[in-house]
Amino acid sequence: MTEPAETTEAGVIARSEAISDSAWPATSTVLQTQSRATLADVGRLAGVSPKTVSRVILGSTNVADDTRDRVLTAARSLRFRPNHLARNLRHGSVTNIVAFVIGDLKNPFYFLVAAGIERELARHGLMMILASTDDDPATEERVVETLLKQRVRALLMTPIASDQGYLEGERQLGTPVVCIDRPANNLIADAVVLANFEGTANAVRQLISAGHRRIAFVCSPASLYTHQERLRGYRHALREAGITDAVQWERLEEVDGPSAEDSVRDLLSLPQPPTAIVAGNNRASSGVVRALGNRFDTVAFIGFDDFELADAAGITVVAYDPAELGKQAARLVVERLDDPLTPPRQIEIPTRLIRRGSGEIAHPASV
Amino acid sequence: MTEPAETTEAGVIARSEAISDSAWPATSTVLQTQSRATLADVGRLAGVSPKTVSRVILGSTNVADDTRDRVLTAARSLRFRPNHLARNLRHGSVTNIVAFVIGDLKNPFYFLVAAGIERELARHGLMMILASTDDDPATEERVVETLLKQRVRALLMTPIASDQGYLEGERQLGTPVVCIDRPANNLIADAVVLANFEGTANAVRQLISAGHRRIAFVCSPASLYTHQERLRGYRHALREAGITDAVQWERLEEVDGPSAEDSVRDLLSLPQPPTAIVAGNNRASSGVVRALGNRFDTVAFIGFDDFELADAAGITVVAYDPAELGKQAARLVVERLDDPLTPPRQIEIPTRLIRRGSGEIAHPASV
DNA sequence: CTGTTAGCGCTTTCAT
DNA sequence: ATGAAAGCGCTAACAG
Repeated sequence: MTEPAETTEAGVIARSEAISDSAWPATSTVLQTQSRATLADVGRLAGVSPKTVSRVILGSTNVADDTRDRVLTAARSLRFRPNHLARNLRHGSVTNIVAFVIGDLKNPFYFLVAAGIERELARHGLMMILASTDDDPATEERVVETLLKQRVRALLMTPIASDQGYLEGERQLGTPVVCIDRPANNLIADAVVLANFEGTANAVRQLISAGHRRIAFVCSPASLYTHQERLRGYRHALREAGITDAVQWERLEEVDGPSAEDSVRDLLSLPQPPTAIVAGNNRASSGVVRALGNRFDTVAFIGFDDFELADAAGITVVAYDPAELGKQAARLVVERLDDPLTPPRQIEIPTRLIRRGSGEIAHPASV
Repeated sequence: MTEPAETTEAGVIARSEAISDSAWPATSTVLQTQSRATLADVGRLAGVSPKTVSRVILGSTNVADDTRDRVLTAARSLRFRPNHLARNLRHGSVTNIVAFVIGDLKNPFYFLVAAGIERELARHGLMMILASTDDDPATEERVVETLLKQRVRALLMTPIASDQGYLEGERQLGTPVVCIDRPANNLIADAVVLANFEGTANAVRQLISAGHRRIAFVCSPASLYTHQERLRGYRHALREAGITDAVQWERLEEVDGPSAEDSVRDLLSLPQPPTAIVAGNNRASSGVVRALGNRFDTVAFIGFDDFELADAAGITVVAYDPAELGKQAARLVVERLDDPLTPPRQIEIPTRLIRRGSGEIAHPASV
């Protein structure tokens, strides 16, 4: 064994091209202190064939008690650990890992969803990998491809790119794809989404019933499916109440645009400032809270997404159970693994308005 | 498979599952393999040996241009995807996956750490798996074992069980183990921890300099290493100032004990209530904020861990960069993979006091 | 109850 | 520049 040639980082990276890995471990090969024991090693020590060891490890009943004991002792002394790669290879190259591709590790929303997923998957002996796209559409395909190369059993994702068509081939090869929070584009896939439309519509209806008519909507980034839906709900409820001049109070920020905080300051300095605000997501809610500052008790506010301490601050929100989102998605994965043929399904998770005060502040003129 | 059938959308969906080649540009040479294409399949189609396909996929230069083209075309048409399980098996059964075992998916702290880890690992072509123990010591070994069976390249963890000795064998087999937030017990392992002691000590010193002497400490659960250290820092700073009767204001809750919120209510109803409070972690901070309610402007408060909207609420905190914790831990993993023999190292991440008002409220008597 | 044979998909000799 | 053979560690399928 002569040594796998100096592998500088540049060298390794330069060599990987074509279909192969875009990213291959740049760290040089590890010298193992002690090589790992195999079934054969254990068998040799215990004086039995590898297959018998396999039987013991797998818990087969067709093994004599004393044989089993000898094997187990040998296995322990050699620190034997079954090689799941080999096992899975033999079984047809599927792991029991389900990947969950999220947008941003810093958004607590995804964690709560992940918790729901993990719990449900665990019930079926599946394990979850988490990977993030950093909310970058260009990163999505690369991350997903890397995961698929690992032969994950299924793919859960919150799509961020404008096209998931690149997954069609993989789906037809039998890898379930389930989208979370927003549906896929150009791809037939199961999905779990929120009742976004109803959520904001109900929020706006609440504000209208408190006497408001100048109701603003703030969200960022606006291009996402969820925000489009929430915007639709907002507009629908306004139209429903005969309010047609609300466009001036819509603040739909793109990623690089002004923050929600700035938008709210801007809104409040208008000659006809809104008397109530609806935030499109938790990030926007933070911005609204910051911007309102001491006007917090006079401007009505309802946020989409619950968040830490919203209860203590008395903030009315459109809430839902993120863990339930994850649980349902995981359920779809399991069902799809069982039966790849049923037509794709879309599940909608309900939202509910939690009244804590900020959304019940009455319009000044109507008090 | 006789008729192409009419194509309502639903029709296509239902049928494309059953007849997988209907959606593909049907070059009649396509193998109707139910399963995935292998190197041999691609080679057969391209008229070369599996080894040549392998060379092309790996980006070897020793392949004629036209051969390469034929192979790549064949690979694409068969949706070939290299099987990393087999590749890794041949290479010695190591994946390029690093597992990160966290306590609780619902605690945003771990996400921020995970973001730091993922970014650093990605630079070295390594991928992160996240799995949680649900803060249950009994679950830890089971989760870790499952991950090790997947032959992860390295293990990052926030230990929760009282003993990680079960990992000693694995470590000797060459799997790096790096602990985050708290060191391992009965196991030689690298670790990245916070400057917990200095953190609370400085918080207490700040409160003392604002005139306080009745300073409470609230945390939960108390048994964790981090909280022990933070408690030590709290006590040290008090002793330093000659305050020796503070034990009555320590509230060290266990998991099943009263919540931080209840503890604070209890404290405030004492005949000699504390005039300042230090919270041991972000969960305790939430409880303190809730419990203080309208007394928020009169009782001084400093939290350990920054949290969303703490800035808007004017809450002074002992802060640090969770992503930096993760980054350093990932760095240790990579270094340890390169050189398994250097003695274990412990890195300490500094904390800093962010003054936002709540920690600068002066003692009533000293105004 | 236990062993032998074969092969999962890939890559490493070693040929040609 | 390309191929044949062997084997990574494991487990079905059959012996015995």
